[in-house]
Amino acid sequence: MRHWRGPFDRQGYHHGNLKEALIDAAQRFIAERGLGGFTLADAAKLVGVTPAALYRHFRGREALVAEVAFRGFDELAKRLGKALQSEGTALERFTRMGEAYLAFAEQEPGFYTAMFSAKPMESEGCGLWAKGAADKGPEGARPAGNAFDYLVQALSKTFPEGFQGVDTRFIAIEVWALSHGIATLDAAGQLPKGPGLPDKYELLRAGVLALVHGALKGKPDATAR
Amino acid sequence: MRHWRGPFDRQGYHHGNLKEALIDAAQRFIAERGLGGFTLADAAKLVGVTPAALYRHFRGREALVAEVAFRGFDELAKRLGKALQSEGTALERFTRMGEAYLAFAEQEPGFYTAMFSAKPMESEGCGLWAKGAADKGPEGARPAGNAFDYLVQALSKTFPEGFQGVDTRFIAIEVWALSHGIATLDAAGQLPKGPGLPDKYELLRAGVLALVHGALKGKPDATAR
DNA sequence: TGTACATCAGTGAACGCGCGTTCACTGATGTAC
DNA sequence: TGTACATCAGTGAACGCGCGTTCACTGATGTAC
Repeated sequence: MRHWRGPFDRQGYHHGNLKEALIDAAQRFIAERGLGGFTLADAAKLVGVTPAALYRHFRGREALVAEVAFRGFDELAKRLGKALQSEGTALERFTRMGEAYLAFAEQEPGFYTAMFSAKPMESEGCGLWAKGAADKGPEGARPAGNAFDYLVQALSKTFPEGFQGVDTRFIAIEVWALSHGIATLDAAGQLPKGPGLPDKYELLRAGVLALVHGALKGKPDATAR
Repeated sequence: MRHWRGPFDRQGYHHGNLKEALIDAAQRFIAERGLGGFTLADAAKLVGVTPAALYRHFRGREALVAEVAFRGFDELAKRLGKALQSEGTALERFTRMGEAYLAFAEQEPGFYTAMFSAKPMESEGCGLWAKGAADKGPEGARPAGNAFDYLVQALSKTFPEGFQGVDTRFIAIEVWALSHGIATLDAAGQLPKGPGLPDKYELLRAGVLALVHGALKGKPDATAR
């Protein structure tokens, strides 16, 4: 068997790593043209293969996109896990996680689009907060860890005094929603920009600290009349 | 000229209100099938007209979708404006705006999807934060007001003491991003749900107050070690 | 080491389909005289 | 009030295209003997 030399390389009759190459191509095209603009024909052409070859590795278009989404959740979890275990204080690591999230959404729009495409996933085990570490994706593999759990862990370690009895998952969801909102508004070109306005990283950093701070200090009733 | 009796009604050779009917139909199909799943043929069929008739009112598919997005921004601004001018205390009205936002995203997914579809708008005047009240949409009409400005106004009125010198627009963007994040995660079925976890309305209410509270009280440095 | 064979990842042609868009034409409408 | 006419919103047929998917087939590979 010839050895694989690159995602879009082709040596002979057999590709050698067609499945991975197709996932790469799909990710690339989804990033460039959106989920609706991505076609199997394009992916096959880029990889240097007949469209029909795809069916040796995937049931069809939907299955390929699902695989991209799954890989995306996996990669995101890896990056967040890495930030969680990086150097520095707990707050620094926590901040790094937020930056990693925004960077992921910006650098891997193909993944991000596939992951959060409007249609609900058919496999419940796929998503940010999939329960259990033994979840299997489309191909039976499993993510390095659960991304949502990483966030909850980071919150617990960064703010060991807790949140006034509020469930840490509550705070985690808030943080996640803010991150997702910033990432998607930015991707859609809807994030206000201009002199005097912060960039998205500052927006997330300050917002997350405000969320945590707001939960730590007193009840909402006391904030305003 | 015969009078129009309903969005999908047809009296004779002439429709009477085809443009509006097509926009309605597009909104409906985008809500049901997503932006990629929406076709001109479906819209024309629902309205009871040949696909070609559409071209008397729109340049093409893209223009129709853009019109739906524009109407969406208009409708959202109207709803937020209404909440802003409703009864009660400033905080109550502010809270009502948040509820109105989430309700809009849930009740009008066709609008919401068209508004925030990944592709950046070609017309800069269309969006949440379009500057100036005289912005014209695809057909020369204009929104009742600027949705983003409504939010800034509400923040100013609800917290007249300001935010420790922080630009109110900064807080407004944070609030918007959180709202958008909650709305889209919910729409994608990615919002964690279960016993002990809050629904999206509670999530937004608490989150927004925390954001404001966090900005009001002290600097981030003081929150955690 | 050489040969027959099973395996299976690819080919290439074809399919049916539905899409967005065009075009010359037509039927209904309102208006000028 | 009646008639001729300009206007234009619709028709209906057709277009070229590219999509996802299927199928019988074939070339390359690894293995058993």
